[in-house]
Amino acid sequence: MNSQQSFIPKRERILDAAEELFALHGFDGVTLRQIAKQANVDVALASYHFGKKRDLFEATFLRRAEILNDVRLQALLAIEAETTGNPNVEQIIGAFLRPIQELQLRGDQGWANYCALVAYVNASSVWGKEMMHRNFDPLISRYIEALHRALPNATPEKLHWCYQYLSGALTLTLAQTGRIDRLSGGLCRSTDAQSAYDLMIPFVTAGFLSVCHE
Amino acid sequence: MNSQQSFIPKRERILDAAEELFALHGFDGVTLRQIAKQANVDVALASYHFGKKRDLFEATFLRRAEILNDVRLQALLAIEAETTGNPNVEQIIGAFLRPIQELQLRGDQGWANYCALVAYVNASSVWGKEMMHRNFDPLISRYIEALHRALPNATPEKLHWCYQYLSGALTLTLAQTGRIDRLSGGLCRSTDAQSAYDLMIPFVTAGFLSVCHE
DNA sequence: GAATTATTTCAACGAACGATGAATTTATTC
DNA sequence: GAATAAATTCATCGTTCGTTGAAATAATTC
Repeated sequence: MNSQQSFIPKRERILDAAEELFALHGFDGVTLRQIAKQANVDVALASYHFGKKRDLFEATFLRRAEILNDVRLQALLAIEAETTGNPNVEQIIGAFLRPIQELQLRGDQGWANYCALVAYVNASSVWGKEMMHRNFDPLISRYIEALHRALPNATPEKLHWCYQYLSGALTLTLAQTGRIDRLSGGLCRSTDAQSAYDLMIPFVTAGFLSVCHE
Repeated sequence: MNSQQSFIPKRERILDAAEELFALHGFDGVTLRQIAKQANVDVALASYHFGKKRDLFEATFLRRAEILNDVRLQALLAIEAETTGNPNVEQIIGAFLRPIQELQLRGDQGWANYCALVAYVNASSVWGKEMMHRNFDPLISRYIEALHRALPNATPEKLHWCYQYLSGALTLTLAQTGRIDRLSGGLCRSTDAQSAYDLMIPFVTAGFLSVCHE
């Protein structure tokens, strides 16, 4: 091959296809044959590289989790460094959400699919909570601690409930299901990450302040 | 039979089983045989009563949708009747959420399963938005109009985005996935509808006011 | 209470599923 | 460039899936 850059090895193509299809239809709504077909490889290759179907799903979830955690951690450390004393609520919420907004604004379909996949796992009842816990809760706990420093009078219970509302609002936005397009009659678009996060940040910030002000 | 009250016909038992299992595992994560087994009926009976698997799913979704719409409509009409002029944001949000809180506080497992089913459909990418649109959007539009009267300076775009954040927060609460239990180390419980909605109402109200205040 | 209709079970179909071992091709090592 | 290892394909296994037609049972009608 003459171009190293544009060649995507089959192992990665399987992950890309799995990412998109799992995000769209869920774990049980996708067959290994559909994934293989979309990736233009044989069915058996998925098993060769990843083992069981469940293992392929976890590998897909893991691939970008570390990157996502990292940009979010850097965002938190950045506002903590550039602020004398503790960052305020809006700064912390912004640090939490802006990295995701930037990923979606980039227009990278892979990241868009991954965001929808995270939304699916977060909303999943059975084994979703364990995957979220293992991969994201350590970082989330750091954010909640930061919020606690910004809202010292808040109880941990209130903080966790408020985070759940934030998480829910974020999840529906990540999923980009097209619901808001339909409800608003085309006025708003699920894919409009600019508006979605520009409005979500003040919305959530006001919610935290209102519930936890004292 | 001596007690008409406690006898549940097989058709209803199928819907009950489908409700619970579809909510837990999604449309593709459940087989008709699992549903039939849980309902203690033969597999073929589900097809006899409801036709295709997809039709059974829609019947399950439809069964309680009308009731839910009705209590929510009555709640909106009630606050509009007992308020001179327009109800404020908190009253409207309360009317939207309190009926669901009451359903969950009742401890009825059937309604709990149905709430989780609605959460699943709302988060579902492919055909979820059409089901939500057909069954719930007419009522939701009435609520958004009421919010517009309470926030006359808000743009429709902002109102719809704020509703999406509300919808996301609500969806995650309806699903009762146990995520908050895990994240908070047992401090909060997904099933605690009292706290969930008592805090969600001021949180969301403050969000609307902050984004749409002018 | 016979006839008719509605409900429920039984048995089975073809299709698609995840998975695996053997064969084949490609890449790497020495 | 032969030997070895990795990657990929092929063929196929046993299982389970949704669905259906026929048979059996229960309920309703007249």
